[in-house]
Amino acid sequence: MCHLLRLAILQSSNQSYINLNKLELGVQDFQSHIPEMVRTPCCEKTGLKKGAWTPEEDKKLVAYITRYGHWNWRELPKFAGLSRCGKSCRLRWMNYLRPNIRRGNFSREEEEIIINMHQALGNKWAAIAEKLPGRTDNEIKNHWHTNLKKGLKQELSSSESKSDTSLSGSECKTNSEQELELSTTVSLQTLESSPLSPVPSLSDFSSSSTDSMFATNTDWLAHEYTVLADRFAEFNGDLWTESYEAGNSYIQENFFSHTWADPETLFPHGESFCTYGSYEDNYM
DNA sequence: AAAACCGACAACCGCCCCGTC
DNA sequence: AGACGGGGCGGTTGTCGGTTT
Repeated sequence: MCHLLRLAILQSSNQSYINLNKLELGVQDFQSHIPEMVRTPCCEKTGLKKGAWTPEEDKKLVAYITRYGHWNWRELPKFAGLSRCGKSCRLRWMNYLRPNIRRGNFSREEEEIIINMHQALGNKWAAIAEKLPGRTDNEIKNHWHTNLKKGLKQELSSSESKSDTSLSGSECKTNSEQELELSTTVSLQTLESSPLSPVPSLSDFSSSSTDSMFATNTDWLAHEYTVLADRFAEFNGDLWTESYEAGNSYIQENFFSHTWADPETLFPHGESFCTYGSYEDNYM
């Protein structure tokens, strides 16, 4: 019952208000517990943090989305205990925190796909990203501007001054230049279905380091769920108490009983979980 | 050793599309 | 049918670390 109610509220929150008739509940004064029943500007400019995300913020966001999903980006930071714009949370999650994110160097196949697709589509980074599982449009865009575009320019200029064919040895060429020497007739279909080269992921972290990290995160997450419970209780005690307790037990059973680096626990379908830097750097 | 420079990339901003009311 | 808001997208900027002078 409470679970269904919570889901109904979360769905209703997508429209930024609670439809009590649809919920068919006897919570007469429920609205009085919701401080913001009207739409508010997309991003309140006051009091919202900007700039680089801290490991603590990352943990809050991951803990919340792991448990509840991203039902409404604009409302999410409030419930997750983050003083961030919803858009900022979305960006952080989509580009760095969500499962299946691939980090590390681009493979030759990936760069060829980017080059070919950019020739065909232009700056449609999202469309290009669809062809590169695990790569974000932002990462592809950055890689294009910092590596591939430069390489293409040089390739162009070198082809114009074609007399100079001896580029003083291949050791002087950049990666991008070398990539461009490869055949550009790449079968996208083949590449889409082929496994991509491995990249650093959770599995790369040593078990000992992640075990100790888990120990340091336990108290923190417990605290965060206490905060969440307080926030939920502002709406309705019974409703959110059950959610909180369910969440608490869920976390303890499914989160705390394993390390953060246990891929089968966090992402049972084999996804990886990566963020900037390493866990040793950020969460130790 | 320190300042200047440069490259890489994380993050923000603003616009646009689409769904909902 | 039009207004509104959320989310997605692309361009741009800011920051940080490494390299060069």
